[in-house]
Amino acid sequence: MPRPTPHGRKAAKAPGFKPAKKGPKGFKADGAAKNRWSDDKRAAYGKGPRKQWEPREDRSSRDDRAPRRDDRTDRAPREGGYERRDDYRSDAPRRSDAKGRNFTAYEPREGGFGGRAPRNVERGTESRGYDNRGERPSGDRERRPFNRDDRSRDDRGGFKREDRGGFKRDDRGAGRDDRGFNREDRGERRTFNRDERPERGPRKEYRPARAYDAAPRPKWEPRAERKPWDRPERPNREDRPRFQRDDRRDGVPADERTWRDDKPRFERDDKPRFQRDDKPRFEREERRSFDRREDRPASENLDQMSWEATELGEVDDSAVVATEGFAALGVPTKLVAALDKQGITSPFPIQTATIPDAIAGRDVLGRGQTGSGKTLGFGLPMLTRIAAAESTGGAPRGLVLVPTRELALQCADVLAPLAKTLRLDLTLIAGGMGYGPQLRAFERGVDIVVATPGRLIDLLEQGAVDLSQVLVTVLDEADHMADLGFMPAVTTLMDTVPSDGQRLLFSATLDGAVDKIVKKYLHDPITHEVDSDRASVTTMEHVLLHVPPHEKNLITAEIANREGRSVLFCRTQMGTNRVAEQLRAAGVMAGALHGGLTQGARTRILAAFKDGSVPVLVATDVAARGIHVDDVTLVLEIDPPMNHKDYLHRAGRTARAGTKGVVASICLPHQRRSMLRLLGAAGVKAEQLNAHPGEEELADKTGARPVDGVPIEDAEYERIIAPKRGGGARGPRQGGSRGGFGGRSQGGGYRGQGGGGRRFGGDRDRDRDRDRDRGGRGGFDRAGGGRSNNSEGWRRDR
DNA sequence: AAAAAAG
Repeated sequence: MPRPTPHGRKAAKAPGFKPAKKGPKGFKADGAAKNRWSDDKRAAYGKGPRKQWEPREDRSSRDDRAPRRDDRTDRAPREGGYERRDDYRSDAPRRSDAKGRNFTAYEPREGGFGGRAPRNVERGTESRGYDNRGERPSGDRERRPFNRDDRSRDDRGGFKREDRGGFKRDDRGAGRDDRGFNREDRGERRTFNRDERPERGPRKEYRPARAYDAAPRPKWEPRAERKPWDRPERPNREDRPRFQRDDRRDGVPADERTWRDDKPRFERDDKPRFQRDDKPRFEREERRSFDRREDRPASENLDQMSWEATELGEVDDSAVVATEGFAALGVPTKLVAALDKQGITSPFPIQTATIPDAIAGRDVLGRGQTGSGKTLGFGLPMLTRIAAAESTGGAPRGLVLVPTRELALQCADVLAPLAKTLRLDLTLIAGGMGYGPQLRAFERGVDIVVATPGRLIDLLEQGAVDLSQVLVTVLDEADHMADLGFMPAVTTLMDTVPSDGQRLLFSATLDGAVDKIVKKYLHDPITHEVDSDRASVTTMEHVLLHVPPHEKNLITAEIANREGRSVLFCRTQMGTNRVAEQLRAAGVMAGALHGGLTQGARTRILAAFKDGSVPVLVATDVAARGIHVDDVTLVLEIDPPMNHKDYLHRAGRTARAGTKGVVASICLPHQRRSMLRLLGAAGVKAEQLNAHPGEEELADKTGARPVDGVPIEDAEYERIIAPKRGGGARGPRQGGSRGGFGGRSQGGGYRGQGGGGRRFGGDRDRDRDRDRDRGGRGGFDRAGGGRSNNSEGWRRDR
């Protein structure tokens, strides 16, 4: 059969078309047809007559060639009766997968694996040229015209085996195969002989991933074996100093104690250690912790902090003009004078909008951009109304609920002096602080409560609080309080306060989740939105930094090393610890703030940030909302926020009340799409920048400076963070470190068991500190077992 | 699946 001409080939495709007998041989470059020579002409040029094409001698029978590895004779023919691989291609077993797609199990390529399709082959032409198998086995099956490494299967998702850390094929020696089929049949990579192995570049030099520290990693050395006789001599049991509780409480840090009484604290007397008790174990534990809480002095053991209302002193309201500023909104002259004394004279838009309605007693939904003065927006009307109402003899009449302890502190600090001028008592109820003051406050009588939900419910269950007289309830950061994790607590409290009271909901972002609360608890609410909830703070500049992963740490450090105060946001507690440590190692004074620290540590680091001794705060979203620190000129998002609301709240830590600020977000390549979408949803027009360490552009935008790399010693940092005597935060001992910060450096990392393990003896509080430090939830968490603390909420949602 | 909120 003659070789098909181009025409003949094309023609054969069209159904029912008879190919021309003899087309031109081909076409010259100018388009002229190439004609075949007649036999005469061939003879004239010294060529013989044209030969007919003949099939090559069939050499495919086995006997004619050297045996190959995959010639298996010891195996029965496959189902279907074929023996040769070539045979089963056309009618190979078809399968359907779970989604109903059909595919052929596996088709080895004739050309081997190194081959490549010719460039000019179009998909869909009858013969693909690069293999001569003839018809495709299945017409509807898409087949890629290039050579795919069938092993990779990267279109299926998931990982390749090597990525999962499994064994590497090449480890097993070339050609070795003991699993029945050869590798190509299994869809695995072909093995190479030594000399046909593809060329590889020179071996890359290993570069350590350690970012900053130039000091060489200390070499591991085996610890000297300690024999019993090497141990320091221990005094006799009777001679050892016995620490009574009082000794422990003050002065002597756990690490400096020479000996610890090895009996557990609660069984110090002569009871046998493991006393049998007919009560089940958990009940015994319950009772013990209850005893402890009752007995415990406020500052004992826990790194707590205390709060006291600040006073403004006497204010003179004689000069207040009733038609100006706050007075015109209906705020009593006493309050106006008190505000004036603090330099607050003219109301912000959100305040102008909400105060009159709220004073009139309406339910208000208030939305104002971050840093726009929402606290006074609900605080002033609440105070006004309560001052005007008749006393209830000590039961609280105002309730402000906030999502974090810091925010509760801040809110109480703002409102307490104002309340004082109206002779109202305001108290702060929040977790992580002593029960004593809070219980006493309620005994004394309270007018206004600023609280985080958890502790307030705790006190409610103890019967210490009576919320039946509450006139005004405020939800600050309402959309956050409507979050899944908060919702149960919030509804509990909202159900407890009288249903005919006034409710005020405030946040910078209000959304769908709030609607549930609004529908259930608000009566005929009026909504005041002085701005859109999208980014509208004009003094805020947004920069999106595209950063290669290996430069992220250095860029973070350089930006943190800028002048002025910066807040850095991370996603996890551990992340903040790590970044803060890295920054200090690079010579930038930075501290971590997250909910896993003791309350004292949290308060101290925030105080250090506010007074400027620690200019860089690395925080989780605990600091994302509401926290006000003056002159924060940059917010850096080290990890992207969960959603656009979080972005706006984080960003709102800077550019507050009309000041300027930059919001920079680090964006790794894989975060681009989500980050851009998020910025779009936030309504942010961010400038994008390919950032690299040391580049001028980065410095222009963020003020980044190179780091000097001289590490800040832990001791130096701890000196700043250490509990100040007589300060607002009281620790269990003087000097040194104990709370959330000393634990790791002194405790030698994560030594020992998890917090839940040690039931008796030891210092439970210290255990918990360490647990908190490493971001885990210790064994004291109700949720227990390291489970997410809102896992119930998620489950309910499903 | 993080973080926050009670101990």
